Amino acid sequence: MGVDPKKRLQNRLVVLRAEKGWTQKDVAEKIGVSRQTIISLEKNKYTPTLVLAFELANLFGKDINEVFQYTRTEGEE
Amino acid sequence: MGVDPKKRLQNRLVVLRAEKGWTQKDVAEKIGVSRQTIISLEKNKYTPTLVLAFELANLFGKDINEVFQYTRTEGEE
DNA sequence: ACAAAAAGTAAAAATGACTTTACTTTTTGT
DNA sequence: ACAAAAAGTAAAGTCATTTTTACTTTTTGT
Repeated sequence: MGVDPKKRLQNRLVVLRAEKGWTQKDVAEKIGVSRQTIISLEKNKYTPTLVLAFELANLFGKDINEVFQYTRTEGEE
Repeated sequence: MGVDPKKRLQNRLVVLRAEKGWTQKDVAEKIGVSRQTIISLEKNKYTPTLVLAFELANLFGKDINEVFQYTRTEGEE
């Protein structure tokens, strides 16, 4: 679907986690995923599922749009 | 992750599509996924990726929260 | 400087999202 | 009632997400 979702999907996970003073391990345990998943998401290695995205937003007390920003590319529909 | 994401994630895809008067095929083609994917999402068979969720929200001109509702279950963190 | 904790890297395995194909059932329009 | 379009089902296959394990590098605190 489309061209390289990674470049179109950005997230503020590193900043939000820093604000809370949490480690990657903390975040992983709090939402029940592996530490690898958090690392990979922070480094924007792949697109999370919507459920995981919601869980992260909830954890940080933010709306999903404040955590993830999706930029549409032109020339698509 | 957690217990049965399907029951916690709801969506209004059928309604939104009806409002537009579009077929499943229409939606599938507009965002570039298979018709099966639309069918499965409408029937809540699985969780979409965040990118697909954003694409659907964009297509219907809605915020992602207006399309998908995630209900947290109690007793989790 | 040292130890411990945190972050990063890598790769194989498991799971889940999504595709493709083909066929059945329901709905819609005339 | 009939034909055509739309919706639904199912199963096998592909590809991306997520896990697990193990090890290396960087950061933090004393």
